[in-house]
Formats: sequence, C-alpha cells, structure tokens
Amino acid sequence: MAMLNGAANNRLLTALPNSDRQRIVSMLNGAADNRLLAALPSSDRRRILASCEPVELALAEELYTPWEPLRFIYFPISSFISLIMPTGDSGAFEVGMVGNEGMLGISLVLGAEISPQRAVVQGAGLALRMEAAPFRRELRRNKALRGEIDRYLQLRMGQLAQATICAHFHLLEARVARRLLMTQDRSRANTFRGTHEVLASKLGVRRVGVTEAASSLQQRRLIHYSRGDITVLDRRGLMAAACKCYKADRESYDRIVGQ
Amino acid sequence: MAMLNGAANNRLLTALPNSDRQRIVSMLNGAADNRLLAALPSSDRRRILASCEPVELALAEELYTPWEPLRFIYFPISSFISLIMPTGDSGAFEVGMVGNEGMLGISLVLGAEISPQRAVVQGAGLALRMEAAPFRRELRRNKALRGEIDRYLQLRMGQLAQATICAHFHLLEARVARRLLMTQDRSRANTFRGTHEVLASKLGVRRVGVTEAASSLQQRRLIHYSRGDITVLDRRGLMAAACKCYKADRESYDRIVGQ
DNA sequence: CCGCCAATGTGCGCTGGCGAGCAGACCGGG
DNA sequence: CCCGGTCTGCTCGCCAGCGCACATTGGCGG
Repeated sequence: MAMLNGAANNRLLTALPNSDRQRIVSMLNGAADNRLLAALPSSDRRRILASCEPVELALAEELYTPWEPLRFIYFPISSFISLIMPTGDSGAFEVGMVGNEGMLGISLVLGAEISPQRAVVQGAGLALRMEAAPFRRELRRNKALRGEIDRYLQLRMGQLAQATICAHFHLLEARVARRLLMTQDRSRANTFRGTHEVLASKLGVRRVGVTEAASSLQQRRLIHYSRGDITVLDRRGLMAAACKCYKADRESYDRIVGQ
Repeated sequence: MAMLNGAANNRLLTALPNSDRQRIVSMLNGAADNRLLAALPSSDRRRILASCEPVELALAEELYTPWEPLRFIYFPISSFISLIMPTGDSGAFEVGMVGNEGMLGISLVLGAEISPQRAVVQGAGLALRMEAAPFRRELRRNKALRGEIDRYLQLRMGQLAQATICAHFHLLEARVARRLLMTQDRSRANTFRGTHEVLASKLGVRRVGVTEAASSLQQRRLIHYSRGDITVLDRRGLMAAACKCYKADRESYDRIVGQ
C-alpha cells in the first residue's frame, strides 16, 4: 500500500519500536479505526488514507494555538484531543473533545485558516494527519467526505449547546462524573491520566471543587484515583451520578451517525 | 420579476396593506437586506430570491418544534429569531439568535431533517422563507451559497463556544446587558419588546434576578423599561456594563464575514 | 370606573462554588 | 536517604444566585 511506504518514511513512525509499528500497520489495513473515515466508501477512504501520515501524539502536546494558521487536520485513532477556549482573563474552558469518532480541524472545513481555540492532546496515542491544502482539495471533490463531516458538525453543534446548559445548570459532581465518562469513552480504557488540577481547568472550576467531587465519587466506590491516574470502577454507578447530558450526547451520536 | 409574481400569490403577503407591500418590494429589489444573501453574486442571489417567499413573522410564533421535521428555512430581514434548547427538567435555555446576518435552518444544511431546538420569533418582522427540498437542491448546486453558509456556521460555532463561557463565568448583570445589546443589534431599533420573565428564561435564571439587574441598569440611566418595552438610552454605557463576550462576538463577525 | 391580570419590586434564608492559604502524602532524582 | 516538587486534602469567610412568598403598580376590557 502506498500509505505504508509513506509511513515508513515518516520520522515519527520510524522512531517507534517494531511492535508498535506492527500495530499501526494492522490498524491502517483495517477500518483505520477512525469512525468518521470508516463511514466512507472504501475507495474514498483509501484515497484519503494515502494522503495521511500516521503520527504518535504525546500527552499535552499543543496541536493548535489560538489565531495561528492550522497546518494539519487530524483523525484521532487511539489518541484524543481537548479543545480549549481562552476566557480572556487568563483562564480557559474546554468546549469540545475529539476522539476517534471525529476529526480535528473543523475550521479548515468551513473555510477559515485559523481558530480561536487551542487544541491539546489529552490522551496520548495514534492519529492520522493530513496537510491543510491537500485536505481542502480532497474535500472539494469528495462529496461523501463532506457529507460525513457535515453529520459530525451537526453532532458537535448539538454537543456544544448541551455543554452550555451543563456548565450553567448542573452540579459540579455530576459534571465531573460526566467528564470522566467522556474521557473513558475516548481513551477506551478504564484507567487514564488526569490530575484534579487539569480537570478543574477544563471544567472552569477550582481544583478544590474537583477534589471534593472526586473524593465523594471515590468514597462511593465509583472511581479510584491516585496522583494523576484515574480508574473507573463502576461505570453504571458513574452514569447514575453524572448529569443527563452524558446520555443525551450518546443518544445524539447514535441518532445522527445513525446505524 | 418572477419573485414578485410569486409574492403576489402569497397569502401572507396579499393580506398586507399596500404600503407594506411596497416596502417589501423595494427591499427585495435591493440587496434583500439579508446580509448572508447580500454577500452572494447577484445571479446566484436572484435565483435564490425567486424560490423564496416573503413572510411576516409574528412575535412568539414558533417556527421549529424540537424533533419535528423542518419544513422551511428562513432568511430574516427585519425579524429575528431565538433558538431555544430544552433543558430536560422543563426549563429552557437560549443557545442562539438569528437576525438578518444569517439564516435559520442550519440543520437542513448539514443533512438532518430535525433539530433538538425550538425556534421562536423574538422580534416580529419580515423574513424570506424557502421550502426544504428546493433549498437543498439549490445548496447542492450553488458553491457560493454553501461557502457563505460555511462562514456563517463558523461564526455560530464560535458564538456558541463564547456563550458557554459567558453563561458559566459572567455576572448576571453583565449578561443581561449583553443580551440587550444583541437584541438591539438585531431589531435595529433602540426600543424593543421583552419582559423580565422571558429574558430570564432565555438566560436560564430567575425572573427576580433579571429584575434586579435591569433595575440597576435603569438606575444608571443606561436603559429604560416599562411593562415589556425596553429602550436602550446609552449604548456606550451599556457596552461598558456588558461582559466582553459582546465585543468578542462582534469582532468575530467582522473577522469571519470579512470587514 | 371597577376589576383583573400581567409586569415589576422586595424580603428572607439557603447553598454551591469561590478565593486564599496551608498541611500532609507521595515520588523520583541527586 | 534526603530534598523538592507534584498531587491531594482541609478550612474559613464570602457572595451570587436560588426558591419561595408576597406586595405593588399600571393598563385594558367590560
């Protein structure tokens, strides 16, 4: 496959141990494991994959800086990314999360070169990336791709609206629970990384607030955490503790992406 | 013009007094006074106008009901529309406002038939509407239209993100001030209608909270209100009282739509 | 002119989250 | 083995906004 030749030349990929490279190869041979791409007809998908290069994203890596030109778009595979909006007074607030269900770089789709938001890797792992120019070229020709991205846009706008309500109305503990579930979904693991501090900054609250909420969830044996490692012990219970926004988001995903 | 013949047959329009119809006609001959349409090349615009029918929207009219198929899309002219998201527990929360800078019916653009949001006329006045099917047909052929709507989408997503922050962080009085300025912009008048009650429901707060905020703004001679009529007395002062989100939104409009 | 209702004003106790500051616990590096 | 920094736990006073209940005002229809 053309793509694998490309991959072999990629400095990030060649730096990986053999076992990892094997894993990547097997992934790319399959459905690429990005659900947005997977929904495309296979001929379209193959062409896109050929223009992508696989990259390993490191925790806390900054992919987009506010108001700076976006060089790449990304299709996360095992990684996931947090979209952060600066609040003006030196604070920040998370306005979206992108996992293997979607893509990073919506602004480029909509014809802009820049975006006010910061994009930070929140879960280390693999992603496919593509340069802006070829991506736009592809987008212009490829109706199916545009259609899938439109669905995804629909999804994101709905989730953003939901997030507005959530941040305004819901109790912190429920929001923390929801956020943990969302992270678990995107990392596809029961244990993932994240300190109270960073969680707090994404939720727009004090660290102490998160500590209290998390501590309560831990006492109820729903989660366990220690120095930046969080484990979900009881997913059902955590869902009960979370606000309905979580369920609403999932349902909206199923409805829009269909199946 | 084909459009005028169409207009003459429209029941809503023929019901209007002659002077109003004159006014409408002159508007449609000009730039249509919808800024999204105005940005299109004139040939494209003419074709779209020919498929639209002008309608007079009444205050509090419900244009979209959550989860019901969207029959029309709307380009507001002198009217403006509020997008309301149900909160689950019988409450509601405004997640967007559409005036003559944009269009109502984004979901149809993105390929969905329905939307979770309610659309309610917040400022009575004129709009152009178009049936869903011809609109989609037009959208498929018309690159310029799609491009303008993409810009508008970009704008709306940015504003939604900003609104999330605003609702979460900012003091009620500042949010009220911002909301009043936004209303003033879209109604293009210093006086417009709106009771504390409805304002409160859109901001997701108690009526009493709005009363207190509004009362404070009135004491400072920034606004005057009485029984549902609100007048902006000192626009500059009101801008100073509003949170920076207002200015941020305006700047983002200028940046995206381009000067 | 009266009655009624929508719109506005006020008071009271409550609480979730804030800001600021400090204490212990744990971990990795020198 | 100790040191320093990161992560977590706890406290205290404070306040914006909440829920609830009731008072007042002004306009409009009968």
